[in-house]
Amino acid sequence: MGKTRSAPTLNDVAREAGVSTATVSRCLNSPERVIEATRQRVMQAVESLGYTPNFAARVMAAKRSFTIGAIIPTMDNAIFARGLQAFQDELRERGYTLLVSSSAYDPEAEREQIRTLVARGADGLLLIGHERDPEIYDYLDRHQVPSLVAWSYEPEAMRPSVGFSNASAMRALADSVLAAGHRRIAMISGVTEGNDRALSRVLGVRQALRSAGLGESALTLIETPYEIDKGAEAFRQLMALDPRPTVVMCGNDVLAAGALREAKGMGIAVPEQVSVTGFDDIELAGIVSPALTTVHVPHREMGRKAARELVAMVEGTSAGQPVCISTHVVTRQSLAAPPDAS
Amino acid sequence: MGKTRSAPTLNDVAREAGVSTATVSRCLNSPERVIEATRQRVMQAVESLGYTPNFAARVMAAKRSFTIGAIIPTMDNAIFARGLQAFQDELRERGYTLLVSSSAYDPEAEREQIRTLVARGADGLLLIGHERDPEIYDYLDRHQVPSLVAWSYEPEAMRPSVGFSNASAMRALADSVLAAGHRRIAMISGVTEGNDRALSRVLGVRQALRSAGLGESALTLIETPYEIDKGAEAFRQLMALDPRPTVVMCGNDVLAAGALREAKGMGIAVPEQVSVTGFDDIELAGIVSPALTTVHVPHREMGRKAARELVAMVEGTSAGQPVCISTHVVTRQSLAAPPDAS
DNA sequence: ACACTATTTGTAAGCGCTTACATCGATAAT
DNA sequence: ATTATCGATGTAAGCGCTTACAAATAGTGT
Repeated sequence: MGKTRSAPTLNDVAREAGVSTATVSRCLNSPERVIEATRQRVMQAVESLGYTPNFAARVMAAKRSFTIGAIIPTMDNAIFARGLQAFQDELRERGYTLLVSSSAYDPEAEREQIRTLVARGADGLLLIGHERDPEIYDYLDRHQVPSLVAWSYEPEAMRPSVGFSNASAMRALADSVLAAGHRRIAMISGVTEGNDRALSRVLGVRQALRSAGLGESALTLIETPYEIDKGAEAFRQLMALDPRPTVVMCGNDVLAAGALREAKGMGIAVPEQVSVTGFDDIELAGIVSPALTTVHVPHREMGRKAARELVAMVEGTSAGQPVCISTHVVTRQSLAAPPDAS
Repeated sequence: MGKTRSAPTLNDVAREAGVSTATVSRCLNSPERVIEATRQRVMQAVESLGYTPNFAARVMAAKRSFTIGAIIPTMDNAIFARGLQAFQDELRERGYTLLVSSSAYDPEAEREQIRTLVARGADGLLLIGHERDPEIYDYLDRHQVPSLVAWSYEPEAMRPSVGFSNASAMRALADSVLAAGHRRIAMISGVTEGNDRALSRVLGVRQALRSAGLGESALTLIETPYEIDKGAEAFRQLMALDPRPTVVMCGNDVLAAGALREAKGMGIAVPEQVSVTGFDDIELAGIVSPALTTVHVPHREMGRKAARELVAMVEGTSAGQPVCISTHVVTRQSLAAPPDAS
């Protein structure tokens, strides 16, 4: 309560140091353009006043914010957390700050968040997946904000991407499942509408089945939001089927965790009675029991590479080079041979 | 590539609609102060130009950003995710945007993030826990940025808080442990330095022991960062002790998950040979097996209430009323009686 | 000494928006 | 009819910073 003085400005610092505001600004932004003695005087004034530059003013004047925005579908589980953390670390190393918001898998919310982030002067945007209203891309072009798509890799898409092929990754897993001897396959997929990653994963499974000479009827598909409880519910439905599928492939580890929980609750042994697989290989996958056979996605690597690429785009040193990250199947206990070779 | 025109400004809209910039501004910020006909004309211009207000300019002129900042220790696990999601939802409902950054449990990083957020014009800040350099609070005062502490409740602290008593919560859990018959107790705590929540949890256990007439020697304590692997490692250490503790109380569910994983790896049955408890009741707690006996923290409620309180502080309708959230012990399978009443 | 270049610093024009204040009709009160 | 009142709109002064450009000073070669 004592001191009512408000935050100091560039002007205050300039006065204190006996120089012009331009010099103070230079000390802060390109120190090498100011002579040692002056710089010291200025820095001391900055220190003693506890000066922090006003960001809004800086952005306005410089038309650069050194801020990158990211819109992810959800913060509620760990799927994006790790990759995003790596993304942020890498950005910080390059002098950028990350602004995150989550769209709750709602395209309309995403659109709004994009506008917000652009209005806030984001120099570049990280988006998840390719699929969205083209108008959004127009908007980004008009505002000249470079954007990069992650968690998906489609070299021929409109936007550069840093990610992996969801279809191939899932196909590799499905191949393992088939190799284990399964022929009655169920899949609990995430909602595919507006989600190209989820859709590609379904596609991957279908491709594998087709290559193995199996017909459409070999696959039972349920679509549900990426939530533990939904995974559990879907699993229950699948177990009510006759004949029962011998394996339940889940769209991600969260759904698989739900399936496992439900299996335990129903007294169904995994993998003895039914196998379960996941996708992502988040920490959870190794903790549940049985541990999940899943697709390992190198989230950190993806985050780091995305950061590098996006910064390069923002700084004009790259037009957006698509980067493909490779995934691999991780074999753990939740996948085994089907109960009997019926 | 076709259209090279850059983002439209208020001025462009004003010209298009044939009014002054002031009127356009009013249409956007207090529509009721503009007559219907004019407003429609303006809104149509806004629409046809695809205008989005420049945030930096707005903040600068209005000295309000309708932005709340939050600095959480980590995004890497789900501990803060759920509460933060609720916080964000509630903020959005009130017209505020949330900016999140994570400090990785590093006080220096936190200080920097706070400065960043303030410089960005955050109208208010959400901080986790009370303990930090008083200079930071000075800084916030000087910049007149209200701040609220969450995940902790200390009515007599310097700052208002919305949270729960970590000590009482943990004490209640310890009482359950004692009631189950345990007398050789181990605790895997998070790092207590600079983390009042972790410290309070240890205190809670100690209080319970003292009340039960047990001496200091009844408790073995290990401190380690909140990571699954660290929890596993600490558990291994504890199991090497002779005599072995009959229960391992963990500072949070993440550590407990690590302990469970290690127990399985070591072939130690939980809870038959050793009991394990957690704290937080995140989703994970119900998924691991055996499911964790833990302290349920109503994260969503806390997030929502924190948002309401902080907005009230920002808008001057509250000076910061401490709010206490109540927690309760959730009994699941990981806690049972000790192997034998030695 | 001189003109010339390089280096350091100052001057001042915005950046796009909000808002106090002024202005202008129109309606109400006398 | 005259004046006070009020609502709608315009005018213009910043908000705190960056940066092109100008000015001043110091160093260089002849």
